[in-house]
Amino acid sequence: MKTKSQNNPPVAVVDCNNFYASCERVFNPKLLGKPVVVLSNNDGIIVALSNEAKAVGIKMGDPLFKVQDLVKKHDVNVFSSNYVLYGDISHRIMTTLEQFSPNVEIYSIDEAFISLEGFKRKNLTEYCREIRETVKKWIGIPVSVGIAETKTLSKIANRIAKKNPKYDGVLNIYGIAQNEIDEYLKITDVSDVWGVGHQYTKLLKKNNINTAYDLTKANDKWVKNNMTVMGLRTVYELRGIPCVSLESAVPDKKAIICSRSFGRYVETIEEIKESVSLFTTRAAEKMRSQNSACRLLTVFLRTNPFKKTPQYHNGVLVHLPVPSDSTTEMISYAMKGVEQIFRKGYLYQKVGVMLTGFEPVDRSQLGLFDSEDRIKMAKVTETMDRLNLEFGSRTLFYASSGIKRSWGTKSDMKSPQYTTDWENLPEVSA
DNA sequence: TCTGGGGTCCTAGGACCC
DNA sequence: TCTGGGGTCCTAGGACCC
Repeated sequence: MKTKSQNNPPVAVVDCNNFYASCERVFNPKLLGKPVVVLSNNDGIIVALSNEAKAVGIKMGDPLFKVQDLVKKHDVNVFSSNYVLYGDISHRIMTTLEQFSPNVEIYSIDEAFISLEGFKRKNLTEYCREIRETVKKWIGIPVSVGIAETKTLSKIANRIAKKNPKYDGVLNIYGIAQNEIDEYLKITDVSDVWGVGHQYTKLLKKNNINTAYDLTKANDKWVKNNMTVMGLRTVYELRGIPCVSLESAVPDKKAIICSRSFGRYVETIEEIKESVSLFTTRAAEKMRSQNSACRLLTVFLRTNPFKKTPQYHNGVLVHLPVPSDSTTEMISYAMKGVEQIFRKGYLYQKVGVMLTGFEPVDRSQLGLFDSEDRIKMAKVTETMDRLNLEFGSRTLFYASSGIKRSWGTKSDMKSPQYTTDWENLPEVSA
């Protein structure tokens, strides 16, 4: 049985408020105080909203077409997602955080855990206020900070700091009395605990576990049986026992996926092949950037499960005879995969490629064990990667990926790439 | 007309081996 | 009559995260 120790170092989670919506505002101050929403790929669902948009009743995950009335009525500003912009702003924020702690874990595009080992409780709050103000001043993005003894508790503090204006964006529950922590846990619904999703919420509520506090009192054995060791870890963390450590080194990916919904339905194998070829190219680029080669490639496709038209979904796992990082070679296997699973007569909505079974690439060995051909392929690939990096990802591409790509993703309301494209530098008015 | 994309971890169960 | 048991590897599926 694990017990709580006295001196866990404080951990803070810094989380950007309504990140994508806030990014759109950075270069467009007219949007301040106005409702803003940002759409997923293909302009499908809402993935980020400003507080004003939440206030008129729009929710995360709503399909755009279902909230069109609200959008019109309240004059909501709608944007297609602009990942290049968000990624660049994210990078600036993370760099800023690294000036405040030597130990930063970039957890997602809009969130980081930072270790504040060595700080006294009293100074922690002030320090985190300074972080918050610096990010706002330098980058223009509002963030909230939660500080606690474990990551899971820091997420709870963060959430309360964000929701309740009286905390002004920073809540520090590190080192306070247990009965005070309990008060915060009692006002946190169990569904808002990090690690508790839809399914577990249903199960927990059925068993009369309604708040984060209730969950700390749950029976360990029951939790492990019903929620695996992951669930048990969450319970310990809520009790103040750290089980999830801070990981500042970025681990290599164990899987790389590239998949997309089409901008319209696709019926022909030729167009499916074009898209799979393009997605294989993208996935292979990502894989090479971490110097991996893969043994396994999965191709999958599916119709639209929301439609009443005939449904079909399938995937195939292709084993490569030799681990490969060559786009040319991977495309040829992916095409064989498509031929295996494609069926005529369906309206396809989405396809994707997943790479797994990674091994480190060691080019020096290529010549020893493999044909001359492979070395040549590697050179072509390297050249393409370099040119595409330098001149943009569409400089050189495989003809098999299609040229017109009329099946491509919809993105009709995209903001300019203010920070990464000279053509789009914002104008300064005198 | 219109419902995202990219990841992680854990577990059960089958195949295979001795 | 009676059909082991333990270990490992792999995969599919289900849960979660943002």
